[in-house]
Amino acid sequence: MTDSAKPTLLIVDGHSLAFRAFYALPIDSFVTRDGQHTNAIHGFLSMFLSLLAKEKPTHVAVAFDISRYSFRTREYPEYKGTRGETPPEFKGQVPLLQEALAAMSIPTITKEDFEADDILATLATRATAEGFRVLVVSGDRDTIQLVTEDVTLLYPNARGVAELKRYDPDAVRERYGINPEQYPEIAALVGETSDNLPGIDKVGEKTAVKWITQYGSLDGLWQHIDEIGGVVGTNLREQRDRAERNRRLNRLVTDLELPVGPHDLDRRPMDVPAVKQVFERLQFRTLTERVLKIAEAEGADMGEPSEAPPRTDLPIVRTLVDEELAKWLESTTGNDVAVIVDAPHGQLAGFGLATATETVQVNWAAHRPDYAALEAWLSSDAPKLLADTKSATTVLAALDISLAGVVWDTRLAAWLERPGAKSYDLVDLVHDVLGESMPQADPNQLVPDTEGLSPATVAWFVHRLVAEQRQSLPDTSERVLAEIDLPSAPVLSLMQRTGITVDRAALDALNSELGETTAQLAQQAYAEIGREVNLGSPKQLQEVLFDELGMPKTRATKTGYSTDAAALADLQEAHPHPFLGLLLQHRDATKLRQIVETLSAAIANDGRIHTTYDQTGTTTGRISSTDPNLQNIPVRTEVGHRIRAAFRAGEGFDSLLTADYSQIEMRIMAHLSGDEGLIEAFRSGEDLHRFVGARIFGVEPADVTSEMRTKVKAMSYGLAYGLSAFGLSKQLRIESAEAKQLMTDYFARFGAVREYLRSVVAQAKEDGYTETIFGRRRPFPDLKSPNRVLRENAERQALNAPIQGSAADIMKIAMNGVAADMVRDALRSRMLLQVHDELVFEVAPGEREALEAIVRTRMGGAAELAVPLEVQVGVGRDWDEAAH
DNA sequence: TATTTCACGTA
DNA sequence: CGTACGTGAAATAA
Repeated sequence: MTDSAKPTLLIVDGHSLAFRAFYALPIDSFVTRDGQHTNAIHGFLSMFLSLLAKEKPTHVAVAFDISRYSFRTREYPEYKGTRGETPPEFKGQVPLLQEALAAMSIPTITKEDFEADDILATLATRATAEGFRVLVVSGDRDTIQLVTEDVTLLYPNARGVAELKRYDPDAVRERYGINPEQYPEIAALVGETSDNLPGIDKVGEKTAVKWITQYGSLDGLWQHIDEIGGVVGTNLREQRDRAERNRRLNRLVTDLELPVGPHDLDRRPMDVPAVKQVFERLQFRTLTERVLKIAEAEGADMGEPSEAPPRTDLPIVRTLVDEELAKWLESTTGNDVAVIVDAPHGQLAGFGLATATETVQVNWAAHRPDYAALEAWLSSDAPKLLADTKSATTVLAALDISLAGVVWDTRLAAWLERPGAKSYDLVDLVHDVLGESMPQADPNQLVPDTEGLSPATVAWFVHRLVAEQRQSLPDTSERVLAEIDLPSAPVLSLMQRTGITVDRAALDALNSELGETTAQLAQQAYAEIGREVNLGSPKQLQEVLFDELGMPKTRATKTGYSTDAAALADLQEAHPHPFLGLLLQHRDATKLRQIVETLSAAIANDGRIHTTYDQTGTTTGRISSTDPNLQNIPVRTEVGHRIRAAFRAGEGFDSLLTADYSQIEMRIMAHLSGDEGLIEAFRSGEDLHRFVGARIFGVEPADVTSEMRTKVKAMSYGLAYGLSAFGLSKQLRIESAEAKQLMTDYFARFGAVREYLRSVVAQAKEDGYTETIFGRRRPFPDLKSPNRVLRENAERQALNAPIQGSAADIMKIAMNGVAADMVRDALRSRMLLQVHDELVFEVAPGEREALEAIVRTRMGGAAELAVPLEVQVGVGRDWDEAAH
């Protein structure tokens, strides 16, 4: 009998899976109108329906524990004793889940004095004997022992119940290095924290596997117990009873008396009216559609042909080539086409294309002659919907194919709608927005047996997702998408591909210098305290500072007391000790050394560093930079300058040109607040802090001392962050009374600024979001939180968001303009880096003036504010020299 | 081995 | 008791 001809029994540990779902899904997102939590039910049923659809079991059952007490707790009262109270939000969900299952005609099985896993074990054993193929779904590792050629375990991974890892005997061997039936012996030796079963001390998985492999079994091990050497050997002999007890407890019972046998569990038609009634009560929408679809497919009596669920059948994919493809592309004229650029490991493998009604697959065979029509279409204005424009652009650029006409990007749209969300990957968006799951071919085989969807089908999801996003995205965000973020994608892609030349030799020299410095500083520091410690370990430092040197306690952290630079500086004042200074210097040198090493390692074969810009990585609208982060290269210190000096103009280029906005955030504040004083400050052309200082301290600008200027500067910068008098006093190390006075004087002269900051928060509280000058929104649910810490954090974030966000918008608009002009004038110079308010360019021979003119025009003209946007430009052979 | 915490670099 | 990020080492969980 082949496997496919065998009946398939699906048995689920209901409690453990519902519990996993409870912790995997946000509790607040699944509540009915009358306050019933449903996240565990939703997660469980979603998983369960997928299994029904995918595995098509002929027989099904769900087992539940009756209580937390069983024969195991009688033998060992501490069993599972570490588990806390069941959360009340979970408790009420189990009966409802059982109701839903009953309506679906799914038998639920319980057995007094036993756990659900024992029921699973019994049914699996009997079913195997009766010729079934068995799928066991459980979140308890002990069920690994059930795995055989006929019994497969589906085990939820860390990410919850949406993905189940499939354990057949080979998968168990691969993961644990032992056969399934040996697993409980390993577990007995190692112990199981979650069940409160301690194992043999010092014995982990490695050791246990080694022993069991060597001696074949626990019994084999006991026969050779005296041959085991070392501490573990002693432990083993002394704690043998623990392992034997664990083994007794983790052996699942396979011969329970149950009211039903495998053959009684055959799938019965669902009770559709009951299903509708229960699901309605739970207020599930997409799940209702899914369950009814399955019910219908299984031939349940559907009753009245009620409102037809939306058609979500996967479309038929056509694979097109040459003429046919060209014709099809022609036929889409005027319609949006979703485009998936399928490029596993960065290598183009094909395209998926979809309109509202058709899906087309194009396979990319390297060097195949005729993709001309496709390439022409890609670079045309024909409207396209993408899931990740920047990545697609990057992949295609490697093959000299350009991408144009992009009118929507699901990732960017989702980010604009919900900045700060965990993921904007297509799979997650389809799940969150469409409420559907998109099977994906996972290289880690987290969802084995599922062929990934074809790119064409994925494109079809993109098309439908865009339709949904167009409904929900506010007009203002749609404008930001079209006018700022979509056009930025190709610009950033080009910057990533271009990279920046970095002098490896210079970095390596710096590295060894810093290496010597750190070694010397470490030795001196050790000498001061009379022993060697790991200076990079906050924990060890705490011992030295607070226990051995008896220093006063600093700011508390989650795990002890702070040893950060500010805390150490405070300590130095209160309790001077040479160790502190040496430690600070050592910190500094190691940090810089780490940066230098990271950068050096990031230099590619072309001698350049290619960062990756993340367009959706921030909540405010800024872009971020990773692998490596080139937006936090040191600059303030001497060594910082030397690091920047290693960033050079590349071969064939004259110099680097940097252009940065001066005080852009303060200018935005002047604009948004309309503060006459601040506006005048910027229009006067006077040094900002000097001007403001003169007003506040009532002196002539020329008489503003550097001390006064420092205070004013800190105050001004702090404003946009929601700085308090307390924070100001701490930063400036002045009395809080003086800080308070400073703020009072400041607002006396620049009152409109305070008024503006207040109004931003008030407006955000009303609207639920803030908006930048260009309409970029950021939601702030916490502004209404009863929790003061949360609320006040949200208030500071809210007053900062329009300022930081508007600056980000302006910079992106400028970049898009500069890039366009550089193309228009066919400059060979290139834009390399963006560091929030600064751009770095590589200047081609003879282009310095032309480039500077473009940069000044586009940056200075990116927005019409009440004050001018001042741009500072510098040129030099390296980044340090170019910074004026 | 994977995740969290701390510290610190930038705007 | 100042916003926005990313990274690496150590600590911790598993």
